[in-house]
Formats: sequence, structure tokens, C-alpha cells
Amino acid sequence: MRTGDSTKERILDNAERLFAERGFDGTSLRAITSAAGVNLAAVNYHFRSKNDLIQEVFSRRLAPINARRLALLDACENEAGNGVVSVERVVRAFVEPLLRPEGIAPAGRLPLQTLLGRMYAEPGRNVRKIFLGEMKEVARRFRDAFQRALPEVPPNEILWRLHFTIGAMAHTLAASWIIEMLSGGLCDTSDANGKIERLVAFAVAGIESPLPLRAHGRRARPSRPPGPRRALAKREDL
Amino acid sequence: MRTGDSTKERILDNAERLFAERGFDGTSLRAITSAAGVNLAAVNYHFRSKNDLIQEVFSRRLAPINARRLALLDACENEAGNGVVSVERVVRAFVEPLLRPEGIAPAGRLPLQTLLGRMYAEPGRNVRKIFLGEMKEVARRFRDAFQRALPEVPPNEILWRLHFTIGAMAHTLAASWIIEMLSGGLCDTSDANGKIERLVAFAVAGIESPLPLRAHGRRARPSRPPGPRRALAKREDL
DNA sequence: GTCTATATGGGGATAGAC
DNA sequence: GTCTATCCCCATATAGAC
Repeated sequence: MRTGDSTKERILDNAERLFAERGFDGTSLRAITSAAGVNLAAVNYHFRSKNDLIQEVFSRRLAPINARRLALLDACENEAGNGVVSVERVVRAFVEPLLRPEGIAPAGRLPLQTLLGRMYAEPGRNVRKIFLGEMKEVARRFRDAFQRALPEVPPNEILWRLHFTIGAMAHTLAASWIIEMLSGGLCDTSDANGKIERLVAFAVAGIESPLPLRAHGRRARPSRPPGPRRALAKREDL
Repeated sequence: MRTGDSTKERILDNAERLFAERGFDGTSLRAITSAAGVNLAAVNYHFRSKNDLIQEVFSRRLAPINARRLALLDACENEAGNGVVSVERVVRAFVEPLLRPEGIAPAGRLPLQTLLGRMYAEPGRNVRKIFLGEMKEVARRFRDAFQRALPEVPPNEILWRLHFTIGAMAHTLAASWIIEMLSGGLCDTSDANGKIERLVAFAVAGIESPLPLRAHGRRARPSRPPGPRRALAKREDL
């Protein structure tokens, strides 16, 4: 590969791609440096260790994406003044910076997105710490925004729905190979806009779904008759 | 650990747990055999290689879970006769066998679920082949069931929504640490029934959501005014 | 900043005794 | 079926010349 940039950036670019393809433990520093066309020792010179390299790979990308998320949310809220920002606009502000990242050539998006998706399923390797450091502020801001849009939904339910949304998003990022193989080419995963629109529609509906009759505990198995679900009605249950 | 079973099962149990905690490349055969209290060479005797061990770890669990999924779906369809099985019941048949697996002690569920969640984000290591071999039939059956429940929704949209549902589910399985840390204890991730109910409600709403005006291409950015979305109304757009 | 060479440890797999 | 011992390879990290 060895793009035309500095040694440091060549290492980061190739590490990002290889980590996405083979995982962290599955990617040796030798593989990275030989793909980047740099010397093996350069990694330990520019970064302190492999773990610090991993951290840099993440934060280089997450920082601008999260900044843009917050900027979009700010814009929505300023525009709305004292009004309410719709759930859809909040979801968009959360999802778009990841699914259509700025300043990254389309060829570089797949590795980035695969890598970010992998992050969620990787409990070890300090990935959790990196993630929380970068995401805590973002999560707080969006949780509050959803809460303002849906004041009747209890805070923990808001968090669950945000969690499911993140899951659908991460899966869309990292596991597009599944839908490609299962659909036999019926679904076009290269269409970023189509993905965003579908994901937004799905997530908005889920986030705005009516509260279950009882949030906790088992519900009767036979469930209710197949009639259509009511939309965000007033919740007499609570 | 070394549960009281045979050597082969001790290896499988400990491999499952360690793969979930540290990943495939992050777990050495030595770590597995010493945790299991068996000899290192036993792995290559009972399984052919590390890759074959990974395959066995998965299929040992996936086979009964998928069998139960199909059995639940069969039961729904038989009960409905010529009628329609609701989206909610189909979602339940898909989700419950994973989130409340039978025949596995609660202590053993976390490793299993973490591991299954990890599978989706792991493109390499033959995991794809294993997954597709086990899942192809299941995906086909559930796709058809959703299609029958929602005949107006085009097939590729059905697949996208199933994809998002799988994502929310996988995330719930593998990444419960995220919601735990972000919520600061507000969300109880040990409550399997609560998780199922919330996930089902979210997914059903997403799957039944109205079709967007145009499935492809970019939509006007300002989106529409904040009014509530209509629920599963008749879709005049199509 | 970049290279070579090497220290040090761990990896998967197997041979062959029991 | 189970064990010990070993082969051979690759990993991260560092020392020190250029």
C-alpha cells in the first residue's frame, strides 16, 4: 500500500486496514510495517508499543467523527430554539458521521467501518477504555436529546433503545458481509445513502415504539392478537 | 475450571469461555488446556487443529439454538393454520433461543453470548463459513415468515430490517458492558426477560415501520417537521 | 529518523514412550 | 487416550550503528 504520506501516517493507514481484516491479535507489527513499506522498528519509535498504536488508530478517527456528531446535534438544537428536535434528526446526527465519514476517501471507509464495528465486540486490549474515553460525552449529549424528544419515556428505556440503535448501526458497519451473502446480491451494501435512510427509519420506529405493558418480568407467551400496534399513544401503562 | 465431564467437553467449555474473553487469536491452546486441566496434546488428538476446535465450539451451541428457532417458528405457523403469524411472534422465535438458551446454566450463558456476538464482527478465521453453514436455512425460513406477515414490503427491505434486528440482538449479546458503563447501573443487564421484551418491542417497531418515500438516494436533509410518525398505516407511498 | 541485529518469550503442531 | 519433549516459527520490544 504505502500511500504517499509520512511514515507515521503510512503505519496508521495500514494498521487500520489490517486490524479491520484480521483483528488486533491476528495482525503482527511485521505485517503492518511490511505493508506500509517501513521498517519494523519504526512502530516502536513513533508509537510506544502495539497497544498504543491501537489506541492511536482509534482516536485518530473517532475524534473527528464525534466532533461532527456533536456539531450536528448543536445545529439541530440551535435551529429548534426552544422547540423540540425530532427523534429522526437526533438519530441522523448520531448515525451519519459514522456511515458517511467526511474527509475519508470511499476506498478507506470500509476498513474504518469494519474496525469500528469490531471495537464493540472486543472486550479486551484496552479497547473499552479507549471507547469510553471517546464516547462518554457523546452518549450523554444524545441521551439528553432523546430524553427531551420523548419526555414520557423513562431514562433507562431511552438508554436501552439507544443501545439497540448502536447495535443495528455497528452491525451495519462491520457485518455487511452477512446481508450480502444471505441476500444473494439483492441488497446493495455499497449504497451509503440507502443504508442510512433504512437504518434511520428502523431506529426511529424502534425508539418511538410504545412502552411495553410491563417493562420488567415475563409477559404471557402467546402474546397479543396480530392487530396493528398502536403508535406513540399516551401511555396509560407506566 | 475443569468441570466434571470428559476431556473433550472440558476443552470445549474452557475454549468457549476463553475465546469469549480474549478472542481466538488472543487465546492460546496452552491457556485452554491448562484452564481445563488437560494435557496440551489432547487438543490435537480430539480435534484436528485449533481451527477445527473453533468450529466445534460454535457448532456445538449453534445447532441446538437454531433447531429451537425453527421449532418455535414451526409451532407458530402450525397454530396459525392458514392465518398470518404476527411479526412479533416471528421476532420472538428468532430472538428467544439466543437470549434465553435452553440447557445452559446461567453461569455459562455470558461466555456463550459474548462469543456469538463476537462472531458477527470477526470476518476471518473461517468464522464466516461456519456461520453461513449453520445459518442459511434459518435465515431463509425467517425471511419467508416476515415476508408473509408483511406482504407489501419488498424482499430486499425485509432483509435489511432483519439485518438491523440481528445487529441489535448481537450487540445486546456481546456488548452489554457498554450500556452498563454508560448507564451507570441504571440498566439491569442481568434481567434476561427484560432484555428480550425490550429488544422485541424495538425490533417489531422497526420491522413494521412505514416504508420511506424513496428507498434509494438521498433525501432532503432538513427532513420533515417534528410531528409524530404515523404507525403502520396503509402505505400510500410505494 | 531509520536501519540491522538480536534478546526473550510464546505460538501451533507432532513424535514417540507409556 | 494421555503424557513429555521437542521442532520450528513468529511475536514484541530494544540496543546500538548509521
